[in-house]
Amino acid sequence: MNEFELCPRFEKAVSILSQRWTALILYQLMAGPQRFCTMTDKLGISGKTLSERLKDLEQQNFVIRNVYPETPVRIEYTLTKKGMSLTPIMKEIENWSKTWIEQTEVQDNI
Amino acid sequence: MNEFELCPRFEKAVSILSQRWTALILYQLMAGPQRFCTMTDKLGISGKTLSERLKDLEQQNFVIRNVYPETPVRIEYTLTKKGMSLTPIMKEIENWSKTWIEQTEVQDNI
DNA sequence: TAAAGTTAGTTACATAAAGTAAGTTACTTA
DNA sequence: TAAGTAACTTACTTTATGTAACTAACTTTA
Repeated sequence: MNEFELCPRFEKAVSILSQRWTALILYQLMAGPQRFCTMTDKLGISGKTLSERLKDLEQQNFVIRNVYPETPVRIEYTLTKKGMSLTPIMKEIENWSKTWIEQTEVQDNI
Repeated sequence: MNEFELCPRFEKAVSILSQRWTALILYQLMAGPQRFCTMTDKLGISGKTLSERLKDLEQQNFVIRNVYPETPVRIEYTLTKKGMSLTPIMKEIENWSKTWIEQTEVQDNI
């Protein structure tokens, strides 16, 4: 059935980026290290799903988890070099959205 | 809860591209017009989901559906200008995958 | 010292999205 | 008349995600 004429590396890249929330999480982290609760607040993602995604991203070496044993404990997620390397893709999406997403398409999200 | 510090246009663009299969469908169509059954074969997507995605993409003006009343009927999906405008994003992903996706990460998909 | 607060999660249950496989429509050729 | 073809659709199952309550570990407040 599957003839796989698609480049498998491209397919893999898309499968990473098109998993729900992953691109937004990575984009958020491009602004600098973030804590768990900051991300749930900013993205509107559930704690359960964020927890899963961050584990996946850590395992795939996009993100590093740093523990600061303060009180209360502070845990920060930071992009690795691999994570940072996605910046041009994000910029391209950002750029595209400026031309092609209408103001009106976005109203119901506000 | 949601402070929405993210640019809503960027968020919208990501929500389009990160819906499962959408990026792969658009990428396939960049190679030229395609028929329904060609796409199910090449992508390994179910007919049901492809049908849904194509309707969405048509409605959002990424894709046009052309009916050729031959026998049996031929229906071709083609990218619009808006659909084509995503090419630089796809190229950027393609490019990224060449550097950052290892051969080994991809083996189990073949 | 007991109660309440904080961060970073996890768990159990509910809803939504996607996959599977069979069925439908409309037309044709053997 | 039977079988074939393309493009779907439908009913049912599996997987993914959301919600809200709960836990651990430590601290501050009453």
